[in-house]
Amino acid sequence: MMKASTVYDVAAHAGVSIATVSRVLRRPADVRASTRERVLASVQFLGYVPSASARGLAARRTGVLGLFFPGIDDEGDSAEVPFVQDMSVEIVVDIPDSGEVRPPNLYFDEVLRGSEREAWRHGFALMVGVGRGTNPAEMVNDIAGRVDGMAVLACSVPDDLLDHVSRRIPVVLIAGPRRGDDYDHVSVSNTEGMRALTEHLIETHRITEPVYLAGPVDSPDDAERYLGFVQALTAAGIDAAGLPVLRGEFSRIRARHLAGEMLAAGGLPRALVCGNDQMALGLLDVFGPAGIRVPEDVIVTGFDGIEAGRLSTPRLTTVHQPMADLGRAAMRAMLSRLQHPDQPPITSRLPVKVLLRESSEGTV
Amino acid sequence: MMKASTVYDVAAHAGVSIATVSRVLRRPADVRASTRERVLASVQFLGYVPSASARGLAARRTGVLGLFFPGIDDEGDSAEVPFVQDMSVEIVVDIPDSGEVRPPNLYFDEVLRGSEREAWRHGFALMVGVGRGTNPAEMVNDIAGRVDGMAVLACSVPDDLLDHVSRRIPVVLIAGPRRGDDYDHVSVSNTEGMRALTEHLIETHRITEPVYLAGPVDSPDDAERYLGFVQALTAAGIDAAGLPVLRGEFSRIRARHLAGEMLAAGGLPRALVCGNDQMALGLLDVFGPAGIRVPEDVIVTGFDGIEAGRLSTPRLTTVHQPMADLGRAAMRAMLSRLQHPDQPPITSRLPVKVLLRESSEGTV
DNA sequence: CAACAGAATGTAAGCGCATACAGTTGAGGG
DNA sequence: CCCTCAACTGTATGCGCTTACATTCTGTTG
Repeated sequence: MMKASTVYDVAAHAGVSIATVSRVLRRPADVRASTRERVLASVQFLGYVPSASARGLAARRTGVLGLFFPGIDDEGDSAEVPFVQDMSVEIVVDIPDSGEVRPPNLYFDEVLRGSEREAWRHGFALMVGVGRGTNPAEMVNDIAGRVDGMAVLACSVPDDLLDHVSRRIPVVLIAGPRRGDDYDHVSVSNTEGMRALTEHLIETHRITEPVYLAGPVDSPDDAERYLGFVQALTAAGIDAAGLPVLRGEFSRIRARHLAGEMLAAGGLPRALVCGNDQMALGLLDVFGPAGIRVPEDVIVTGFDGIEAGRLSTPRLTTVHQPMADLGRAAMRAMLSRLQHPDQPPITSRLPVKVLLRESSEGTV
Repeated sequence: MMKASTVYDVAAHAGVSIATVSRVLRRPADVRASTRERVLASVQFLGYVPSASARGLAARRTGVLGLFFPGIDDEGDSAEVPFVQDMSVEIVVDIPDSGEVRPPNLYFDEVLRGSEREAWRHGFALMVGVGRGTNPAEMVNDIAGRVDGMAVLACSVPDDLLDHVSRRIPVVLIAGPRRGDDYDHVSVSNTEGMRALTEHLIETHRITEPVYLAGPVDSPDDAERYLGFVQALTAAGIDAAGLPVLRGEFSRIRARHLAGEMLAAGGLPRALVCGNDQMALGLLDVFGPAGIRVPEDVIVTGFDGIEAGRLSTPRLTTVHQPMADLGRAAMRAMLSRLQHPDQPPITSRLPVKVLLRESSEGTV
């Protein structure tokens, strides 16, 4: 690998000045064709790759956008990867129901995918960071120093840190509630989606006393969804305050427990509206084997539109949120902000889609 | 956002030299506690975030590792994301079997997750790039200029480009065959895994004429797997050359067609060994509704260990490859190379796990 | 053939930081 | 009270590139 070559090396080899080398790479049209080709030949010959650090410093922009997500807390396996290991195979009999395997990460995957796509589409590279238990502050600060702007999942970064980095680069918040009024913000129509779904249950299926299976109390997304649930009920003249709310914590496991308790207690509501798909799937896990028919005995709905809900039996009625688009919209907002630093804060709410499937409709 | 503050601003505000500011951030122990606190207060006050470009230039290393993947070709929707859109909800009746939704990407997601984790664990940031139809060369070159080392999925980058960038930074190849002998390389035990699975079918289920459902002809992974298949047969005294091989192209759709054709032709083999899970699932898609019992009438196995294979009916026997570990191992190899530039090329083969489930065992 | 407008290229000044080295300070010993 | 040495801090340089500006060509026109 030797010492990497620089503009100086290329310039010397091609018999031009470093400015010309730079121009060949940045504004080819400004250089005579013959010169350009000579320089490019030298670039090729020397294996020259421009240093983004130097470019970033000189041009005062890095050409990189950042994306930060809070970590999955339980990702604690610091286990070492086997480093060099040959031809080993293990044969295991894999029993069903091994629990929930990496559940909510799909969300991150999708947002990341959309972000990556949109960033490169606009000529920016993407840097990603997933907060681990250890010091998200350091990571965020680190990323902030490397990028022209960064998107951050709501609630993943303390306010003061956010203020700090936002003095250097624009910050876009993804999902969750607006925080302050100074940040650009992209989110999905949680409330509207849940309201539409609930209205459907009320109007089409004559549900009058649905039970809501809620996420963590501090989840702003769940709060928005619950709001939509309440709005639909209220609009139909139903007193939402009188209906029980179960606390499922967005966990499939927890939902199974709750399902078990309900069965034990004997009383099942006509419809269970869940704050996310994982919990809805947890209910299905229990109802099926217990002989409870869905949707004949109880209607179950979710929220998110994850793949597993499309593969479950019965398939899960849910509200699909466009996760990849969330990422793309976040990048777009940042780019827009970079171009027009003084425009008013952007608020982008993406549309959701209610997917009616067998867990509420019977057959579709 | 004003103009971002620099070391100079902080130094002036704290009444010290820029060297001291730098030390406070990089080697706090070298600075008297009282001075340190004063500087940190100024950092806080001014909202100072160090420029990674400047640091990278001065320190001659970026502290970033890169990961490049080939694009999903069909990802051609350049559609614009709705940018600002309020409260829109669409209600759709979602019919089953909407085809295959983003199939092979799980692989990328997992590798990325592992890479991200391992990079940060060692104090490096991660930059990701997914090649689009447009000019992967530019992307790779761009990334190469921004990082201290990069990992690349096999076959995603032309040889000459790889040579070019590897003159500047270490490059690690992920999966596929070794290319040349100069690059570090991490992969999984494709051959050994498939061999172990096939041996199991032969020994436990007395399969003597399994049919292999192959991937694309130019897939090195599939070639390795097929090799394992052949090895097991040969070891058992079976002439693999005499057995038919179907070309499923790693596609679920294509596998369905093939399944249809087999049914139409009347003859179903006792066991179908597939080069990946997607194809195996494609077979199940057809066999179930057609009244073919799996595994009683025909055994079906896959390869990869994707989530969908755990949710199918029957659940799919497969060979699980540790995708996240692949990413982690790639990062590890790079870090090792950065520390010891002159060590011999690393070759790391990760272990796989044969998962016996209902599609071959009946009940487990 | 001279004069001149562009086009092409060169010159030079930073961009913000790390760090070798030089200089300063303070504590302890003589 | 001075000297020594270690701990601490400041000075100065350069990392590799972009870019405003100066300079040199080139081809045209009078």
